[in-house]
Amino acid sequence: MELASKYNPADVEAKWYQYWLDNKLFSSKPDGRKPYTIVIPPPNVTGVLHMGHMLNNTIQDILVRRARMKGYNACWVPGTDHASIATEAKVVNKLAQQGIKKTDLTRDEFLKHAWEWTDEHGGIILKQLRKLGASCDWDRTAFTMDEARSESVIKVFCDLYNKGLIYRGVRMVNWDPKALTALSDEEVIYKEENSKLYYLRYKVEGDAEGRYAIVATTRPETIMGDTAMCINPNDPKNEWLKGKKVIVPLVNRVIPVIEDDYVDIEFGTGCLKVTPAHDVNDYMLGEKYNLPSIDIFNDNGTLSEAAGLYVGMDRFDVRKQIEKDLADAGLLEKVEAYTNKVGCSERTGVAIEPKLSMQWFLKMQHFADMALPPVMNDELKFYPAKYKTTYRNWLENIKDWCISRQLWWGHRIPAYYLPEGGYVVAETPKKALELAREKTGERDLTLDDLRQDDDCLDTWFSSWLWPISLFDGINNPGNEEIKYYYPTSDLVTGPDIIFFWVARMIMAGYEYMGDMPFKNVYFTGIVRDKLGRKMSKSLGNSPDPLDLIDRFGADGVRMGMMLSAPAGNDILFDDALCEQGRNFNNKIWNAFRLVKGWQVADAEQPEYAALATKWFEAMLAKTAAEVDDLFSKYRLSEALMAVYKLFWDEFSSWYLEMVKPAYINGEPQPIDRVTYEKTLSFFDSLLKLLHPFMPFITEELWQHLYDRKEGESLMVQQLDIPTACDEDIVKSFEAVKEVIGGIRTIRLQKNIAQKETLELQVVGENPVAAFNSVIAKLCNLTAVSAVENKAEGSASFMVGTTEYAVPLGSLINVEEELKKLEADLKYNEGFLQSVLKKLSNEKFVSKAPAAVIEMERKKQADAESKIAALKESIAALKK
RNA sequence: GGGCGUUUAGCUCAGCUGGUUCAGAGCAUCUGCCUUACAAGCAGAGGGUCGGCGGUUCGAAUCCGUCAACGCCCACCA
Repeated sequence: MELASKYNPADVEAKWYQYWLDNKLFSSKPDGRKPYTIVIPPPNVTGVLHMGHMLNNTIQDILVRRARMKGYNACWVPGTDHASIATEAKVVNKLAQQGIKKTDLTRDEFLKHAWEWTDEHGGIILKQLRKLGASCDWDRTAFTMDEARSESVIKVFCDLYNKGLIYRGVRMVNWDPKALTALSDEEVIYKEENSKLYYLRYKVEGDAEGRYAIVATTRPETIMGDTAMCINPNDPKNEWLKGKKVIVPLVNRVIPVIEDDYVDIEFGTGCLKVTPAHDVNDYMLGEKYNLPSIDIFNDNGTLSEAAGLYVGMDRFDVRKQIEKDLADAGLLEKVEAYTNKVGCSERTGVAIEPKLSMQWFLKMQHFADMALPPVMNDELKFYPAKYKTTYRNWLENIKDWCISRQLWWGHRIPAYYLPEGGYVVAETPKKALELAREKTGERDLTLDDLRQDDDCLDTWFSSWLWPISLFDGINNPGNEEIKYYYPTSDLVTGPDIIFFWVARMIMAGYEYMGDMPFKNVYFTGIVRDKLGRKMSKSLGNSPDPLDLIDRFGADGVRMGMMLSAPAGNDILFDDALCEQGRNFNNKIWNAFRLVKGWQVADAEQPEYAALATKWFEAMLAKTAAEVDDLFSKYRLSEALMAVYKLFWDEFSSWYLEMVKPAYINGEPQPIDRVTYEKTLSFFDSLLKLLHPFMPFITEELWQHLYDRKEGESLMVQQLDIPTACDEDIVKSFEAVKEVIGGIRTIRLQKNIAQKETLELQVVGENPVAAFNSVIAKLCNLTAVSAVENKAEGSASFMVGTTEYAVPLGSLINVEEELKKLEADLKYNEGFLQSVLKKLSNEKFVSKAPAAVIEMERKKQADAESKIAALKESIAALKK
């Protein structure tokens, strides 16, 4: 087989992905094995892959592939989310470009366009995931608005309604004037804004002196909706306003002055304008004091007829205009700069307008009570655990969930209004009609008499069922699949949707399955650029994932993501990390080329090779155990680093160099069969460990490692059964490495080429004598000999308390050598002093545990023997 | 205004219940090397009073207090 000196990912990635698909290796069906299940956080159906997805899905794939290789029946279910607001907005925009207004279309016509758009763009993101190597069971691909999922959603809505947990009512909700829909509290993000605080003059009615009250507000455009002014009854400076009436500026409406503790005496002037229709707190005041409520806004944020002034103008234009008009009328006291927090729509970004409207709500206390305990007592684990606090805070202050949206793209609320008022809730129009007839007693009522609610459900009202609905557990409770796959194993997602999604899935899980939806949640960080900035289109700092894959290969990019992604920490993404991944691929590739290039002979295994295989076997066992432990703690980047070092440092730099056959007269020598077979089996084990992180290159090499049958694949091989690690050899070998390092340093310093042979002398007993053959091979030594006194003119170094010397004859520079030895001596004497000081401290000796004192004694003895050896060397040199 | 988290080498981070895995890793840097697997490489080296101050202790990166900086979440201050 010919192998290029550089690994080219493009040659192999598509090939193996297709191979995996062709052999149905991603697919899962219930069987006798234990299940390992992940449901994908469904990306927006019309979305495009970004770095966040890359991270998230790389992690999921690593977990799934590893589970598969550990004997689980691994099932990773993919799918997409209909993302009602986002998708509807996209469709509206697209139609607008064609000159079509949504309002000119019927609901059905609009939905037709929306489905066309979905079919056209839908699933692109899932195709992109394949490039990354995602081992999803594609046959299970679901969509939150496909038939089974839609049916589940409607069923759940009806069920919760019948349980009395869903109600309809007029409430102050967050209104998005751009998307023209209500939003849940979670969909509002507060942004700090540099705005102004306007001080307005409200003249006191009938006041002979023409006095006025001053009201501070950030929203002067809402004065048309004022129906009262409020002061704190305990505020002496506004005492004089009690019982008075004031006149709203420009509007000239007379409104009462009311009193309530709610008003902060310190803020502004202590006078608050009350606009019940447009502020949550004012709404409460309005309720309390029975104030009229004037809704001065249209749904799109322009002023309505009810405002009387500025009708049809946009709210922000009015703010500018009214400032001028107030000033002209002498009703503006002053304007101050002011920073405040403005609630904005998560989706459209526009400022939210608190608006009184009829919406559907889900009572949440019931769900919060169920969902809190399992997380707090770690039945359901969060990684990192700090998010438990966040979770608790939210659940302990839970508010009812506004689940209706004034949109068309989504699951339509199954409520049907009756001709004479009132409504029924039912899964189908047919059932609704039955209910309606029952309710009204009118047997001749027809479907045409019923009018279905126009609103849709919040997107999250379908995704909260995802781990259940994917296995059809709502429509078909107790079916084989849901029994087998539920609860799922791990959920991998971002902390930004802990309330939107994670918490609500837990709620739905307990409500409908009586059990948690997943056992572990792994919260990933946010992907930022290397300067720590969020990736965004406007900054242009977000790399195109597919472009990265082209440049570094999927395996390289996966490794780049993982190298910097400890759970929960934000990851600072840098191309250089992918480069490191690519380099590692190349390293693996070349190690493979070396091994497969060897000639094999039926010769006796040399001693050094026997030692090397024994040692590497121990390293493999040690690292495998380490990786296991790290995976159990979801410390994936550390697990990857452990395997990386095992391959690069231990296997390539040490093991392969040890067993590599020599060249004699320019002719490569064959390797003995025992060592060769052992090396192949090591490679096999390494590929298994690496595979979850880098599926493509490992599959490619695994296929070439031995003759494989058609249909065989690394991805379904089982990881080696853990074996005990020979700790002794690992420890001894650390000393061996030091000795070899010492000799290499001498070569470097004296500028002695590797080709020139050297000799090594060990003064006194040699603790690593068993490894002499290894040391001799790697350092090109003619002999390793134990001596009483080292030869004159030799360079020496110490490992532990043993002195090693390389005789160099005339090459040695006595001056330099002395300098080095004396520096070493000085350091050790200082070290001894500090140890002695500790040991002579009576408090230390009396209070510290015996083991610690023993350790110090050992340090003392070692230092003393080192000092003696160094002194001897110095004396010898000075002769 | 509450709550949480972070601060250790130039960068990104490990260091669990205080003591030889205690000052570490990877990358970057520097010095030699194009040595027939790999220059996307090999062999070496340098680099931190563990954010500041105080305390507990025989002993503190690790525990306590405090201050500072940064980050995140929640909250109705117009």
